Amino acid sequence: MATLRDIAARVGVSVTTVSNVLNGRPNAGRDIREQVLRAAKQLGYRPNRAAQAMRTGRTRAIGLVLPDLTNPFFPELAQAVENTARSAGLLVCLIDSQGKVEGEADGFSLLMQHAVDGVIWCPLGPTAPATLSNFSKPVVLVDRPQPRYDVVQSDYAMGGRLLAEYALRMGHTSIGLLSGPLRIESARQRRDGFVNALPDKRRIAWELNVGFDGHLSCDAVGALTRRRSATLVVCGNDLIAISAIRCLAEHGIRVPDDISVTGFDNIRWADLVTPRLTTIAQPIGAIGAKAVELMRERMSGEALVSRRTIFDVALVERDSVRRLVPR
Amino acid sequence: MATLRDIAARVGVSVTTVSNVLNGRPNAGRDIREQVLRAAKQLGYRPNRAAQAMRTGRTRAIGLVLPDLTNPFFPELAQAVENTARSAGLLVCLIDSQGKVEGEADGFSLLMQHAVDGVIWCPLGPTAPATLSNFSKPVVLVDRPQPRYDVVQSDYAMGGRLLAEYALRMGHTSIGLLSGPLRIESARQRRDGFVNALPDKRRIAWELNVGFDGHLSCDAVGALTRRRSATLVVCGNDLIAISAIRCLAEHGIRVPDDISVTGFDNIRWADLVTPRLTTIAQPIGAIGAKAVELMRERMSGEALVSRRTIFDVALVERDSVRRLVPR
DNA sequence: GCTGTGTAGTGTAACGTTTCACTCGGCAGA
DNA sequence: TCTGCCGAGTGAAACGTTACACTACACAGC
Repeated sequence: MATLRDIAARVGVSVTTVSNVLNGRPNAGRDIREQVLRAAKQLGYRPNRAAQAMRTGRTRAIGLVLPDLTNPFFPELAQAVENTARSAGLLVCLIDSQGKVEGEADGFSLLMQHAVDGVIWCPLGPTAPATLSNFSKPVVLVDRPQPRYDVVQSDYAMGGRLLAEYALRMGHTSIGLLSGPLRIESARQRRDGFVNALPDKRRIAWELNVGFDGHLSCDAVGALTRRRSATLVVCGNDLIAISAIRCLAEHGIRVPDDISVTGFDNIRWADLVTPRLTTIAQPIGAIGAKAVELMRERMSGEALVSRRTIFDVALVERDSVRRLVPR
Repeated sequence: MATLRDIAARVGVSVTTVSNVLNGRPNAGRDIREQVLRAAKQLGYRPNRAAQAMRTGRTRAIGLVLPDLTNPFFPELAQAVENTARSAGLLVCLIDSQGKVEGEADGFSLLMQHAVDGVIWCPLGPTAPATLSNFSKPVVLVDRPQPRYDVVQSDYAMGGRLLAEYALRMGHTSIGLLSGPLRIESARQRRDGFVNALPDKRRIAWELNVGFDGHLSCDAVGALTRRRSATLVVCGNDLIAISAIRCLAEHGIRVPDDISVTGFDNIRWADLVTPRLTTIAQPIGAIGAKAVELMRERMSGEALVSRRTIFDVALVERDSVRRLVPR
């Protein structure tokens, strides 16, 4: 790998001058500047990040700490984050905690050792790992707000409301809820947004809290739908919805003929499964890009107060909800 | 952050001695050793990776270059790689090229700048980016073999054979092929494995090559299945299979009643969609873990010749294939 | 008493970059 | 002509770590 010294030697100037030119500082004449640039290109010069990091304390790498890549929301997010970061010259270091708090702590510890410039983080739960207390770099939260941090998320209350209005419009008056884990803020917002937009809370026939990972007990779901009279099951995310449809099929209950189902997230699969899933679309790509943008601002020391960016969501009507009343 | 110098000052020895102790080198007495260790713990010492990297040229970080996180095979792989790497103290730096060769090249360039110790790579195509030619660190390939590199993959020929035997057993004698991109070795192995295990090649009614990303033209698929007489469509991976099922549904063709479909990979969704997908399971987690293992051997300079690790695959029989002959 | 060997520990030079303080002309203004 | 300033460029130190060559001493063998 070519170094500043190599370039300096070739052009016949000092290392300092080369550094100045390459960093766009003004103190260099026209022709020297050009010679340096040319030599750098010829030699295929790439700054040695380790050396830069040692000198400046910044690495131009960020951490991305996620709970579970197996939930398709996160790969889409990771893809957006990585691509946006890369086009800003930032390297993304991935941690997948697999839903385990120790994993999250380990991950942060590893990221600290490598002195990443910041972390984009979708926290497992409301309590930050102890490791984080002595992590002095910027943190941007995604999807799951916590006090004192920047956060990027979708307007989940709006999503819930959209779903409630739609349910009513389609004539569903008795509703089952397959909510996500309510200790997670974003699950609660979705659920409350829906429930609060209902004119009458008694329309909730039953509610079951399950994990966002979509591992649910088919027996429980089957029993619930059979015993109580819901005509629509509103699920905390698409993964839960798709799993639920599968469970129902095993009990001989067809969607949407026998019961309707809605999802949340509009992951790619929502459009691929049968029946195609009616769900709430959130702009996952935009969320990832925005998170990187906020991170970059923090990294350059611009931001002072914690900011909250909330994206609008939209209803995507497909085939998993049956109309019970004439239009 | 505490440095070696801080520890040295506190204990009253030289920086070299502290370094020696912390790196487990033998030249230090019992008591000094203990004092140093104690001081390191008290001060919360963490080695500065940047400084280490600059001195030793190794970073204890590896790259993971993937074509498309949107294909669920890759998140599962990434999860396994990250977790295995982390438990070996290795940080994983992610690149998602989104199927673009320039993205792959950019990614490698970024990884080189950051001087990762090696790259686990699922290449986009048979030609390595030019960037790679001056990348001197170890590379371990996943899923897609190329000459001169270590590779970890599944026995795709076996998978194809298993599928062919199963198809015959179930009485399917006219078969449509929705193969992946044949310029990719792993797609070709799957396809050839299947075709070669067929007693009579004329049983192939039609063949269409599509992307592994499952974006396919429903018109083309519909036309093909309608016009020619296949009773079973063998797909290059689960994503293609699930998309195909969706396309067929849009044309009013039901699976498995009207036509049967098989996938390949056994991603999590294979079990969740309706009908549940009959497919070939490959041990994605084991593949990721093995890739990291090979990488670690290479990093410590053990391996000399390029090695190929091939995992067995298994048929997973579910609901997407109809039996046409009595048992 | 001398040599050889082993243990415990030190000093210093790197690695590649950035930063600070500096020099050296030339030129404008008084 | 002198002063001061500006543009163009330089030298050296520092970041935290490791590797190498070295010292100092003790002790065994002859």
